[in-house]
Amino acid sequence: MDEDLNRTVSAFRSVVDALNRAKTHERLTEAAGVRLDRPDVKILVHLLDAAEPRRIGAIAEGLQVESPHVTRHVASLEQRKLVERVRDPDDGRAWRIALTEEGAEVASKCRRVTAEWFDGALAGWPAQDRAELSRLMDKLSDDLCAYFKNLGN
Amino acid sequence: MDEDLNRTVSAFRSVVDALNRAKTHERLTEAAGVRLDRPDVKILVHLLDAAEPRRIGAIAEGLQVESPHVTRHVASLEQRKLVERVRDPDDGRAWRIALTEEGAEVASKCRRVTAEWFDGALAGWPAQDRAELSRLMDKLSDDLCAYFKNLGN
DNA sequence: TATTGTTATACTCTATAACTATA
DNA sequence: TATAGTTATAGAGTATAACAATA
Repeated sequence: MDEDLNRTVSAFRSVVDALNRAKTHERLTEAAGVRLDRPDVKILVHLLDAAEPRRIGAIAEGLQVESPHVTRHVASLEQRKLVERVRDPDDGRAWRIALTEEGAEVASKCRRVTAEWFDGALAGWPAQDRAELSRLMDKLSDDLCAYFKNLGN
Repeated sequence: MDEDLNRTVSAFRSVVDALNRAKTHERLTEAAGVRLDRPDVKILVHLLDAAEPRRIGAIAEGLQVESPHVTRHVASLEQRKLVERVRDPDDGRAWRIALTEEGAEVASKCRRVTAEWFDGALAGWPAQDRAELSRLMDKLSDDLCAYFKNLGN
């Protein structure tokens, strides 16, 4: 249990806190020019990242939340025509949630704003550090999720 | 706006989500053998990291939340004798929040559990990557917080 | 009266449980 | 009857606003 580890964890915590603040989300929606709550944004961006329509359960699993939560927000996004239900090609009786054209635009804007923050914060970084961060974060995310899954989450 | 950046951001999101899940917190308190809610744990660990008594406002700022929130949780932690109020040495009229001995123990346990998760997830990593992760996360946390502060948060 | 903290309140996010529909 | 999803409800977590206290 070394010092590096505590430093990693505590640095993590402060980034997480910064991203989770109400004001951060306010700033995001303002910059993106949309009026959405946090779960709405998460779902839209998740669908954009996935690059294909996904079932409710898959979205819930991806976002690591329970499905009723997704159901509710998808219903509201659907009303606002940001997503729509399409037939699941693999399972004719099921539906998938797809971004509409407008939904994809909105999702792109939100994703871009967040990326711009990181870009701004990393402005002074050497290219190699940025690439390293990306590589390590990606690995961390895989390994940490796998580790939790293994613990029986 | 390169691909590395999107990858960094999305990896980040999934780690954040994993850490914010209700079940993760449940697992944490169980492993630490304590019964505390999330804000309680955050405050205790924050005080432990700070390694000195801090004022309510400073805790709120550190955790990036509003102070009434801190007030309430500190009151409950105080009742449970996990923290106590001590005179501010710099400002005789003010108080600081200090960990009690028991509070410090509990905080250590919680911090250790989280560190162990990271340790477990990073088990297969070469030492150099672990050190790099620590360095880059630390830098990211500084730069991102500074960047937000600059934006006028 | 400026600063810091507190009380009161309300809103947002997410979970659990019970139910429904569909095959 | 097993699976995926939904409705209903409740509980955390956090913010805002109004107030109090202290210097």
